Amino acid sequence: MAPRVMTPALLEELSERFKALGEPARLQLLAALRQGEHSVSDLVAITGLGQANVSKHLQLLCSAGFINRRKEGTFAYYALADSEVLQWCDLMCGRIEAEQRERRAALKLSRA
Amino acid sequence: MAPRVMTPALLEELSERFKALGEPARLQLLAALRQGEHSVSDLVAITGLGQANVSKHLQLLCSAGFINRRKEGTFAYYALADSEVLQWCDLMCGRIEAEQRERRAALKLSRA
DNA sequence: TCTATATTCTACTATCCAGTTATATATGAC
DNA sequence: GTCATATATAACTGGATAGTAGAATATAGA
Repeated sequence: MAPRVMTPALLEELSERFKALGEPARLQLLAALRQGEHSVSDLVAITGLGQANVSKHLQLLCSAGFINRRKEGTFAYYALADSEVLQWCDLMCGRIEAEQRERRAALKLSRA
Repeated sequence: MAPRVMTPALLEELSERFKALGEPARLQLLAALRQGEHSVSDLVAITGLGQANVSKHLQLLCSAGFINRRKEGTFAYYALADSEVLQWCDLMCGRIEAEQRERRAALKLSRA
């Protein structure tokens, strides 16, 4: 956000990126790519999602700049563009765990 | 994501947080709160969004843990829970700008 | 008390999108 | 060329949600 002007266009671009991460299926795909490059059919097998569905999600992640595509024969291999997005997921998971700890602590206090 | 098991429940929680950021109106509200605490009607004036709409978005951001609520008289004051979320927006804006630079550079090369 | 104001809640509409199915495209093997 | 496989695309459906309008709630002040 920063010392920068948030134009409607920038807000739209920004929200589009976060929206790309706001879907369990896409996070699952990113998690699968943590270990490295995978073909679409690999990812279908790993995630258990439908093939067309996976293909659509991968395209969305690709256009959001989180993953890259490499074509080889009839196969399409996708890989993380960089590790930044995984770091965000880790940080966000940390927030979630912290909140759960707080909730548990509050619960104990109220019972004491 | 991390060396952690991504259970369906965690994926759901995680996506919910990112989804909360995947909406221009909510990013606008967060940007407005960068300067500090604001009442609902302040935020309505700043953003130009409808009052009920702002109220709903604030509640969503609150339950996602990004902002806190303080009641005083008939007013409700909202403030950022911490600065982490703004840092993410900054980082994400950085990615967007980098991609735009790349696109422009690629365009120039293709014309040369 | 009554009135005005700030906020939240409820009900509704329109839009968006995840998931599915079926089809199309592309590449390699024969 | 035909056939099989991998991926992408198109069309459709159901469910979620942004936005709005109006009612309900709560608080402060006269």
